[in-house]
Amino acid sequence: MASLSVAADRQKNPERHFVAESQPWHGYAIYYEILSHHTSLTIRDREALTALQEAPKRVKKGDVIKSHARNAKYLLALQDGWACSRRITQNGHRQIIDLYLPGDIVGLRDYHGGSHFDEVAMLTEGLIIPFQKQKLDEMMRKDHHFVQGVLATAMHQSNIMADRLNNLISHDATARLAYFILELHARLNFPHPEVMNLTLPLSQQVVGDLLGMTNVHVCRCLSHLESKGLLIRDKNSHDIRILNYTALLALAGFNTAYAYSLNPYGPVPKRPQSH
Amino acid sequence: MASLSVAADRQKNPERHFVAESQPWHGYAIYYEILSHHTSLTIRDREALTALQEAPKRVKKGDVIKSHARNAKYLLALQDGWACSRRITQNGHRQIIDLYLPGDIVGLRDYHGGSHFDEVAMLTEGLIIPFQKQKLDEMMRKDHHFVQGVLATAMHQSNIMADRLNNLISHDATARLAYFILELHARLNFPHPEVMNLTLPLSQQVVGDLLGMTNVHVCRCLSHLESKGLLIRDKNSHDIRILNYTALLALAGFNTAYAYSLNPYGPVPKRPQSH
DNA sequence: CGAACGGTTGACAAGGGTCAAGTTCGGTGG
DNA sequence: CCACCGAACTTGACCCTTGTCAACCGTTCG
Repeated sequence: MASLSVAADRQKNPERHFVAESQPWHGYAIYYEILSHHTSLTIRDREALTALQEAPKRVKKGDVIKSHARNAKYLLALQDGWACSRRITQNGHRQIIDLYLPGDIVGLRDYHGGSHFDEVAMLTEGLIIPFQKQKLDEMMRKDHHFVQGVLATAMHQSNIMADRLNNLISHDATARLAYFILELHARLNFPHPEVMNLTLPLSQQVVGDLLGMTNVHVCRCLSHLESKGLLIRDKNSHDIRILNYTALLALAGFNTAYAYSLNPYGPVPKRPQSH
Repeated sequence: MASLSVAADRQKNPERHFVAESQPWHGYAIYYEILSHHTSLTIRDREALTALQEAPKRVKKGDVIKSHARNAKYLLALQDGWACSRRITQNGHRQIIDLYLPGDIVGLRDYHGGSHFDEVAMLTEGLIIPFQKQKLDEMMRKDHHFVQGVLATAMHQSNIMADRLNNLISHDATARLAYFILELHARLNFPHPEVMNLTLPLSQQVVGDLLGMTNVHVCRCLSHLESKGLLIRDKNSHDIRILNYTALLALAGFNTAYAYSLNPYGPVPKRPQSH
């Protein structure tokens, strides 16, 4: 407990990282971590990025932060909180497509038109930092360096989605759930994968939507994982502690964990162990 | 039959579009269609792109055209034939992740490192045109215009994947299959969605891998769709003719068909009808 | 205190996997 | 030309995983 990472602390105490809504934002932005995952950021790069940011907005659970009508010309950096992009099917059901965690950049997928019918909604309360797409474009035009960063970040999201697809197609419900937990663990605790706790502020209904199963079955599978001694849930706090990482990896076939912590530019994070 | 599109003709008679292997390539490249889907290509743009192309290679069914060891520094434009990217799981099974059709650009997802453990293999014979990533990088550096094109193309692939994910999560087997057929129809017959034929040169085993179901069940679902009068299979030729487009749309919940034929820069294609 | 929400559990049914046998078709060799 | 073979497709019987429906419990909040 004493060695909680910054990311884990942010995850547990988001309010500590909030700032007043109306002030200009010059603080430390978490998405730097993700960006510097893919390209080396100099001090000047960070200054340039910071100059792009508009005033951060505090948002509530359930708020729609992006749609064809809302923030269409903006990218959003998710400083705190969880969000999802979803699509309304013809029968009115909302299908969740994608999940955004603190540090993720929202809106890359419809950067140039396309997918006008997705909307992004907050799953928890949080804080978002808007960017004008146009200004980022100008910045990319001036400095090719950022093109690399943006492309790599977009491709990284794409790879995560490919992983998820792979997971959904080829495993049964329990393995899907295990995989999901491991993915979140890797993303949330980056760059400190040795931390074995994570907070999962989602209802089992939402988890089910993400994994293509019912809330009832999510419950059954969670109980199953717990009864096998792979993890422990802290009831009522949404906390999960992984007890047997390797067994969970084996069950899930999560052989791409490395992808989430691979960082050619930053300090190499310690990892529990692997193959 | 008389009004077959260029794309449909290419699909039926790939050999007609082949060129001798060792000659330099200055012909008409099909990926222009896809790129011009996302950004306007001037004559000069096309010339610049053509200059990047290296000698095309004819490849056989089953050939691995890209892996961590093969063509790692190249992007490949798929001029003819179908390919898939797949991942080897710990039990040795090959899980298919993604499908590439004529005109697609292979390798964007691992443009900057990442996903070293995917490989791309041909599902049919075909023709590929290699590009050096590095040269495309230089081109993007010189002309920001191409950055837009590449980003948009990458995001388009990402959106298709999101669609597939959505499909897999939220529908039963029959609907998944219907959706898959409609996706292929839209991509193959672009920009002529009024053509109701498509060729599907895949075994039911491969289709099953893509959709997360067994070959046996693929067979059952296909029969089911046929018995409901939604489509007809031409036995032994892998041809499918869609008989009732709207009913198929309704069954599949394929409400994003527009995304595949939306072309802000080119001529607007006629579409059958929608919602 | 009661309503609302999310989680848990059980009984039952259905969708889809598994296994196995049979069929069709294209290729190969005598 | 025919016999044989393998690959892919088809079909049926059976069973397991997961969805459905419902009741029940615990917490939170007005």
